[in-house]
Amino acid sequence: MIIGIIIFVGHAHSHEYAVDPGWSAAALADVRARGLRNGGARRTVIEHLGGQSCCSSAQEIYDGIRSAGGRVGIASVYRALDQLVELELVQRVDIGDGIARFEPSHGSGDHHHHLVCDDCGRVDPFFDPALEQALEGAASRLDYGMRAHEIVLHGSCADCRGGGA
Amino acid sequence: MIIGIIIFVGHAHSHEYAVDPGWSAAALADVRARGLRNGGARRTVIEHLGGQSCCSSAQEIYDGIRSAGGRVGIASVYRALDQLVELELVQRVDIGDGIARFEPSHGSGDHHHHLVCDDCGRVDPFFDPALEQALEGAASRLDYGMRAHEIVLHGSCADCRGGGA
DNA sequence: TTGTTTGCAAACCTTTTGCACGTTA
DNA sequence: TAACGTGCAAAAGGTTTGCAAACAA
Repeated sequence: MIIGIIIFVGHAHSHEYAVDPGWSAAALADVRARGLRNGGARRTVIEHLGGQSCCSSAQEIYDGIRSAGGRVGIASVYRALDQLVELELVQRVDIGDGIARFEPSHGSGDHHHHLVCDDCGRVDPFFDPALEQALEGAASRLDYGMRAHEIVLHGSCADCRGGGA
Repeated sequence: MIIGIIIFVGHAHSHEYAVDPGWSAAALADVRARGLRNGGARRTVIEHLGGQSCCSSAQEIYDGIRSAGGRVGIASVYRALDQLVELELVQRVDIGDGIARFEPSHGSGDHHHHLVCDDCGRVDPFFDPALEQALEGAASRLDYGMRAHEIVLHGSCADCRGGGA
C-alpha cells in the first residue's frame, strides 16, 4: 500500500520555450570529453539542434543545415543523432507518424512534453509541473533504472477545433 | 498561479494485466455499428488483439495469425490497424525503435503505460494511479481536445542491471 | 447484386550500411 | 600519421498503394 501527497505550485501555461544557447557548447564539450572528435557533420548537427526549441526530424535537420549553406550528408545526420541519443544529449520523440524526431535533452529545468494535433499534425510543447512530479514519483517507485521518459498527448489544437480565433 | 494538492492511495505493482475478453466482441460490434463490414482479415485482427495483454507490432500480429492457421495478408493487417486506431478502438504505441506497435484501447480501468529496457528491448506494462491522475489533470488544464495519450519510460530492466535474480 | 474487403506484389519512404576519401587530434 | 568521421550510393526494413478477385450484407 502506498500513500502519497504531492503539492505543486507553479504556472501552467507560462513556461518559456526559448532555445538554450548553452546546450550546443555543452554538447560539443561532452562529445569531446568522451573521446569523440567533432568533425564537420557532428558539429553542424549539434549547432543546428541548439537553435531549435522543439523536436525536428532528421530530414528537417538536414534541410535546415543545407539551406543554411552546410554540406552534410543525411547519413551523417542520422549517425550524429544516434550518437547524441546514446550519450543522452538528445532525446528522441515519436509522435505517432512513423518519423523519428529529435530535440536537445534539456535539464530538468527546460524539460517539456508534446501535444500532437491529429488533424493538422501540429506539435506543441507543454510543461506541467504536477505531471512532471508524478512522473518522477512513478519512476522512483518502479524498480527500473530510469534514463529517459516521453509523454505524448493526442487531440485537436484550437485551430482545428474551429473555436480558435 | 496554480496551487494544487494530489493525494493518492493505491498499490503500485499490484495491477493485473489480464486480457479483456470483452474487448473483441465490443470492437466487432462497434465496427459493424459504424457501417463497416467484418470480413475475414479485420475480424481476425480484432480477435487476435483481444487475446494480447500488451502491445504487438503489425508483423507480430501477422505472424500470430498465420501460425494459428489464419490466411491474412500483411497489408490487410496494416489496413485493419489503421482503421481501428481511427475508431479509437486500438492505441498505437511507439517505444522508440521505429516499429509501430498496437494494443486494445482499454477503458480507464485497464489503462497502462510502457517501460522499455534499452538494453534488451523488453517492454513491460505498468500502471501508476498518481501518474494517471496527474495526466488527467494536465489534459484538462491544457486546452486541447484530448483523445489519447502515451507515456513511455526508458531504462534498464532488473535482468539487464544484473541485480535481478 | 453491389459496394466493401482482401491478398498479392510493387512502390514508397525513412533509416542503415559499405566503402573510399577527407579530417581531426 | 593513424584512427576517426564523412559523403555518396546502394541496401534494408517497415508501411502503403494499385488492382483484380473474393466476399459480406
